[in-house]
Amino acid sequence: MTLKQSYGIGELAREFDVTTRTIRFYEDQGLLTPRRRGQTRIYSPADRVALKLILRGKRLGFSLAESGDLIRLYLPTGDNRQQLGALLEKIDEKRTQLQQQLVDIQIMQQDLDAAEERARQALKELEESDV
Amino acid sequence: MTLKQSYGIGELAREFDVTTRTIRFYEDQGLLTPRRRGQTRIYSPADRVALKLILRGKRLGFSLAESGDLIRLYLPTGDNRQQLGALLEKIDEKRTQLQQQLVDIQIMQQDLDAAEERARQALKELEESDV
DNA sequence: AGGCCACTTTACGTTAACGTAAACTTCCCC
DNA sequence: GGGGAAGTTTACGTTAACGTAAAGTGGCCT
Repeated sequence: MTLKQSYGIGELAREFDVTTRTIRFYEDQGLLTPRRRGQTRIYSPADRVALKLILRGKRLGFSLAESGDLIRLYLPTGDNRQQLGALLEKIDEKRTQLQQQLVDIQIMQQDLDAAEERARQALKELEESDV
Repeated sequence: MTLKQSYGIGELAREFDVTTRTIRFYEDQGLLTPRRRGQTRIYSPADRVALKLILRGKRLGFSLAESGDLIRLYLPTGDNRQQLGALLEKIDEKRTQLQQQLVDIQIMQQDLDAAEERARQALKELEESDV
């Protein structure tokens, strides 16, 4: 077998370390669309991918609405030409945002390097002063 | 003159495109510590740097508390040895987090590339179909 | 049958990060 | 000296993203 076909809510919750409440909330927001077996939710691989996108987005400070955009970029639905144009624009927006975040991260890393250097220097001076 | 010595609240607000309410709120949270001329707040270059760190942090999804950590890493205060140890640990934490974000960004960029490719392909097929 | 999960719905509560409005001082300008 | 413009305090309001509690359903085990 190549990949699981469906997932339970608890299963996904455990895998991604979120609560079931969270997963149901995402559905409420229209980000997940599980089918039902009776009353119970059954999640498809596409739902799993969507959840992954949401959580990755969260780590980068994206709102759920923004992650919703990403999901719709990644998992296409019924599209016509105009929507495709808008799509390409959105893709470009996100790309710009990611570029800015890359720059932000690089600067922060440099800041951390500098901060560590100063901390190590301060430690060293402390040790030398009370031999 | 090399650099401005002090800034007004409106001045900073305009420069960084935030409201004065936001700036006062950050002070409330202990992230900024302007001095006063009479009742009016006067911001130092260090405050300006702190504000910059906060906003950069926001773009990366950091909470104000986390940005507060970063500020304390970058703008040291009265330190003793134990605090330096904790400092180095925190620096390492942040570094790990940034690494994860880098990976997240790279994956998202690939996702965007793939989404764009599919969108262009779909457009192309549409155009070819109604010549 | 009783009990224990895992699941469900409904609904009120909570926290972070500000927005917004009201009422006040200070300074500058004409 | 009247009126902006920019600053201040105080305080209540708002939105996003869930947490938490209550009460019920369905399966499975012994």
